Amino acid sequence: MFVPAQPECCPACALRVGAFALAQPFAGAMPQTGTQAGPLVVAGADPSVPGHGEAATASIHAMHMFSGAAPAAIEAARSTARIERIARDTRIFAQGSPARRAFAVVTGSVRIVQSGADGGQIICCFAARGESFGIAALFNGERQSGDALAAQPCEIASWSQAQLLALIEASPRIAINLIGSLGQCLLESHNRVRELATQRCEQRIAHTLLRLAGQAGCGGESHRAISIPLRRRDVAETAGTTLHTASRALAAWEKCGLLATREQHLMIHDMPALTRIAHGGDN
Amino acid sequence: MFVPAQPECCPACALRVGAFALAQPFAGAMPQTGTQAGPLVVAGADPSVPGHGEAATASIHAMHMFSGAAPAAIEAARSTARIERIARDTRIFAQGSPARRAFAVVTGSVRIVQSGADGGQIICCFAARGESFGIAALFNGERQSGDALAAQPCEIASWSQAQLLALIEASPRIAINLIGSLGQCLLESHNRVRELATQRCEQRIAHTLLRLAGQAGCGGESHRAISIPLRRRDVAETAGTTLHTASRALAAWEKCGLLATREQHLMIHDMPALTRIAHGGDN
DNA sequence: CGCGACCTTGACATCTGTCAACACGAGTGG
DNA sequence: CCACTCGTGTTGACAGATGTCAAGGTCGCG
Repeated sequence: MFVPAQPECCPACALRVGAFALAQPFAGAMPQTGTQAGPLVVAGADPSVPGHGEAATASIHAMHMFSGAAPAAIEAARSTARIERIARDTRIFAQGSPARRAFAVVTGSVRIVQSGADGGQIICCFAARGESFGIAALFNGERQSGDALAAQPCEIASWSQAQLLALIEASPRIAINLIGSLGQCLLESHNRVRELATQRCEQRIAHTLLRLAGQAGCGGESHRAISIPLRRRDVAETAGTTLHTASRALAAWEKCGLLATREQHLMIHDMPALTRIAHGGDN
Repeated sequence: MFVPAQPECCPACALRVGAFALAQPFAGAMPQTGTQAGPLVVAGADPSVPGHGEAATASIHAMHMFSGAAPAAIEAARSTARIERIARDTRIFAQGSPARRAFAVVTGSVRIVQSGADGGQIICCFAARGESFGIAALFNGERQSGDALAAQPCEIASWSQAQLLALIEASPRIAINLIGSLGQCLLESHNRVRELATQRCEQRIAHTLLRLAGQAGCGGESHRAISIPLRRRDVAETAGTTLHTASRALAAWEKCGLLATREQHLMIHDMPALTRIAHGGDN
């Protein structure tokens, strides 16, 4: 079995603490109770609410899609953004609907769920704070490839397609950033395809957790908490397996102290061990 | 098992004869002998060869990434493009190498292969004529996520990152188009993930063939030839299974007249039946 | 108390990856 | 011409991972 030039063993495992999970000041590092009553305004309403909260608009310039963009463009983005508060499990857009707006997470996290005709479901990805989502379908006339659901109470910023085009016109750097994000997603997706095709369930689950820890984790080298609430079912649908298999693996790991879950919040206590499992260390 | 709002049963199965497989005049629709001696110039050489062949430069404006772009930008693209002839199985770029150029297929086809640290390999995607590749890594500082290999003798156009940025600056529409392509790839990749996670091998192989027939096929509604040479191994690595399982399925289908292969070129004789299999029709 | 959402655990069937062997054609060299 | 290797494709046998079925447990809530 020949292994060609392979500079980095596993890009997914290299915690991407840089680039995307920009060191934004993240107050509530420890998991909050995931069930707290979410605020009120629900997506889908027409009225734009520009200039919503100071904190919200302030963090727009920290979003990856605007990094390095012209100040005027950022200002325009800030003034034209529609910002909405979304309750947990609310649908932000639906699979199959035409893409009309570009979205970005101000606070909270969003999961993109794709359902097949046969009822099969997977989680395409999670969008954490500062990340954009729903972009891919906006530019190629396709329909949304999945439902976007608030994984927890969220603040979501969005722009119409026309607004986004104007922003790009004003600062092409925004398009470059979007391409970068899409490229990142694509890379992750290809990694997932490869894992699904060639690795065992346990390894894939471990990889899933490592990826999430890199994307939305806080903590150190060996201990990390994932700030997105995760049910067993979510882990399964992200790793491409069944609820049962995921539950078995997580329960086993929990039993040997490798990780812990509390109120759907997952804490990894031994990253190196998890990495070993992801790489098929113990089989 | 609940099936949420599901406007279109299976986006992958809707042959995308539009958008990407633009009706470019494709002379040799029928498979040529795949083993013919490929021309000479090999990628990686420094000397730019602008204004290479008339046919090549002429087809640049027909490429998806430039559709709708400003004429001046297209002209610039044409004059700055480096065009190379690549022999079959030659590597155009390597997994893990930093992305320095943007590529597009003038003639032929390219396969992007990702190898894992454990030796597991998958085919991320094929790029057929008119399609761009190697773009994703160019804008986010990542390294190439796979090897690009000529699936058959090719002419490949490419631009340096600086050139591409200049082109985008001149006509942001190019960036939009690239985002569109990436979005398409992402959508396909997500579909593959879902299929891998929830469907049987046979269904996935059928889906793989349908996708390829849509991307690089010629023929009618029920009969289609795939213009990319495909070994069993390629089918397997695209569908996320083993050579053996893929061979078994294809041999069985060949036996019942559903399809035929000749010299690594695959012809589907009964698209509806294949679609039925893809949807799990007969189990 | 019943109900729903979520999680755990056991038993079992089966898909499919793995191992092994063989066939065929093309090239290569003696 | 023959022997050999190499790449590709086919087929059979078998074991094991994992999906499926089934049952039950915990917690919060009305």
